[in-house]
Amino acid sequence: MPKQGTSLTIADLNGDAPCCPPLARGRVPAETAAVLAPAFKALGDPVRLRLMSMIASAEGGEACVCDLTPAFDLTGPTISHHLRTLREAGLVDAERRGTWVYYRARPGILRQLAALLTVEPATGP
Amino acid sequence: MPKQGTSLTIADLNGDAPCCPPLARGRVPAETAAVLAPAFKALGDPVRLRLMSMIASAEGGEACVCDLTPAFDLTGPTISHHLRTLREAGLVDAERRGTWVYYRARPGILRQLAALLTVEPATGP
DNA sequence: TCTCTGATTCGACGGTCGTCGAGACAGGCG
DNA sequence: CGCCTGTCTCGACGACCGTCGAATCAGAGA
Repeated sequence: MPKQGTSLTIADLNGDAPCCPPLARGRVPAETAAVLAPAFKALGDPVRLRLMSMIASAEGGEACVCDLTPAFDLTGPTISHHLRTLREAGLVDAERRGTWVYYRARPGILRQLAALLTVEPATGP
Repeated sequence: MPKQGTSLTIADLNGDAPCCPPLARGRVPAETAAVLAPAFKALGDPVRLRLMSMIASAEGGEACVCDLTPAFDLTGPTISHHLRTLREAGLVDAERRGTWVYYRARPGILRQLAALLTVEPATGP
């Protein structure tokens, strides 16, 4: 179960716990905002958004850095830096297998963020 | 209809056009990422996330700056700056009525962002 | 063991961000 | 009209961010 009492961390948002009712449903508490905002911030860069998409949509659910890097006009260290940002935001996991490192999306967090942004289909009855 | 050919802007994402298939469905093109990332970036600050929530969940669908400001330990200019950021990201609209200014959420963009983050309920068959 | 390749860390640079105080603008009211 | 209240703009400051090259680490293979 998630820890209680002390400060929340992004790691507690893995499952489908009802931590985050829709943003338009009621005020997001300051503590919750402090936990969620870094995830949106990590998504707030075009390069990271594309990286996230490439990882999440890769077949097998994972992508190798060696496949990610050549898709951008950026140096290896820069891509590595962006991947670290995504990892520290709790959006992806990394695993080394031999020479290569594979990144994998964390669907739980993505679901939480999507749920937070969910809006009723229409304002009608 | 949305303009075509030239560069896309956030204003073209108002309706429910299928501009944004889920992130995990396929690679987000660089152009799309450049348009969407600023919206996530705007949500990437705890103060703005709370402001967005307060506006979206306000009764009547709108919130007055005079009700927003006292909820934070920040000066008026700072709150105004954050509201401007949300406005320039296309997330809210502002309207002046007499002395007061009211902010209102734009559900279309919120829906697009939520759709982008949507993940299948499970990896099952 | 040595070397080679893939990935990360480190240090540095210019640019942007969040915050503030001071001042300007807008509208209501005496 | 003048004043007051609410909101925004402007300039400034320290902190953080995106990018790079150089150096370092981790494995694989000769």
